[in-house]
Amino acid sequence: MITIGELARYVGVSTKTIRVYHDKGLLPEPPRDESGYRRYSAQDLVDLVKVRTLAEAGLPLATIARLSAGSPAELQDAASAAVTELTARIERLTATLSRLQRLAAGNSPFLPPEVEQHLLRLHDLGFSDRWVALERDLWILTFATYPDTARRYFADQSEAQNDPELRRLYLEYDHAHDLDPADPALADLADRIVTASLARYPTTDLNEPPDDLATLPQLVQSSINESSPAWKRLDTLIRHGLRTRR
Amino acid sequence: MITIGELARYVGVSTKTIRVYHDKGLLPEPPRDESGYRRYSAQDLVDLVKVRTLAEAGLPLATIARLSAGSPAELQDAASAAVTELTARIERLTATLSRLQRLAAGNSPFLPPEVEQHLLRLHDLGFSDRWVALERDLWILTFATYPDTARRYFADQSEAQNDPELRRLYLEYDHAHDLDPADPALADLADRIVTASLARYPTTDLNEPPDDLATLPQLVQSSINESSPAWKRLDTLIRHGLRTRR
DNA sequence: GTGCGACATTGCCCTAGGGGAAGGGTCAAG
DNA sequence: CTTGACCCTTCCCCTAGGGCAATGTCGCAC
Repeated sequence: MITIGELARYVGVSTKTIRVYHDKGLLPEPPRDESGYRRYSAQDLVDLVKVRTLAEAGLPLATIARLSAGSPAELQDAASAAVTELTARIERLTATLSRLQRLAAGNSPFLPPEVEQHLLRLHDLGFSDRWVALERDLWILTFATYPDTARRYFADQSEAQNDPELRRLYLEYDHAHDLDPADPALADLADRIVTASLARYPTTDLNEPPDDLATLPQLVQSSINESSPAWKRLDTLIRHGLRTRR
Repeated sequence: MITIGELARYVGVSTKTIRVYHDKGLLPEPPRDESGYRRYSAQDLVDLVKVRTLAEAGLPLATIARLSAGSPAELQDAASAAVTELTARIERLTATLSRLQRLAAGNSPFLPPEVEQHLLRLHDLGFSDRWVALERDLWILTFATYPDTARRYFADQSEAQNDPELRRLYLEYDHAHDLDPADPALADLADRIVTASLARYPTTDLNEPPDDLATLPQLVQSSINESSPAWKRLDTLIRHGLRTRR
């Protein structure tokens, strides 16, 4: 016949928790000794562990109370439902853990290392910090929302960087940031970009993202455009060129 | 420039959550558009995912607020601390999961199957329901508190059941339940049990449990003793015999 | 332009699962 | 016979949001 404190230590909860469970009807109040102390039996320990197991699995205490009063069959059903839910929760936590580890290592919590690599290389190739930051944003958004699709896109994009012709075009895009929006060089650049784009993506295949993903480039593009009237103009010219020449 | 709802969907939280984070200073309030709606950038998404990663890892929001304002080094430290803690939590949840699975299967949430086996066999060997129930309680307590030690003890005990001599003694113990406490058969039985015990455990090795565990048999023994004056007498006689004859 | 459904705003109250302190009694050891 | 470690109840507090109300706004259909 153990006291509340001993029971609590055995099960690994606080005495307060046990009293709360009594109040909420999750556990029967045990008999008291002469001085009014609660005295628990081994069966109470069994019951408490059962309740804790369900509570740790995330079931609301009210549900557990209903279950303890109900039939064992109901409890089994609820338990199997909780099993699948808890399994999912553990998986989510594992994903959180890996993000957390990247955070602890000082990295951004979602970009895979190869993307960070790619961004570093951009810098070395002469792209401006601004450009790298924007591309970074784009990848973050993409990976945060559709990791699988993102991986495909990234493979394509990082391969594109190996084509010196394309690379030069991207660099020109980058450096056009401070041009006058009316500069005729913009129209020329847009024209060459459209040509290269159509050569690389003859069909609409990889170029047109699925609907869900379509808003992401838009989002990033809009923040790009806001930072420079020249880029905004360039974007307009390119879109127009792609529409009319496809 | 996305709205709060879009941001929420990207990250997988409710809009309410985002507003709460603004209120608590976890995230800066973004600029508003003409109609007063909040408008978020990609950077806000990055920040939000960072916050959520820490929050899902179990850090209090107040801590996260401090961290976001502090240096990256502090954040990294906190993140690595959180990594170890989250790892532990996942382990605990995995243990909970296995208990939950046993619960879903209709079994007691802590006894390993071989112990259940053992208890069933006891019944077949002629032990009373009362005895089996008591022994069950003992194992439950032991496994609930010190699973590793419990496994060692159980291996020893279940092996003891294979010795027909010992088995007969345990059976006699069981059946002594309803004897008169003054019955001389009790003294005789106690004597034979002491002899067998000393033969099986010549040193104090396995017989004396570690301090932590010592209270458990006591707990069970006390409930045993309460159920029968004869058993209580037997317990006293055995303890005395072990003390004097060792 | 009128209506409609989906979205946004603030504000206020509600809840779960306890934590912690107040104010008091009890028990065992030195 | 005091001291430290328990126990008792009651009360208020906290976190991390959820829910609801009252109101304003978007974009699309008619």
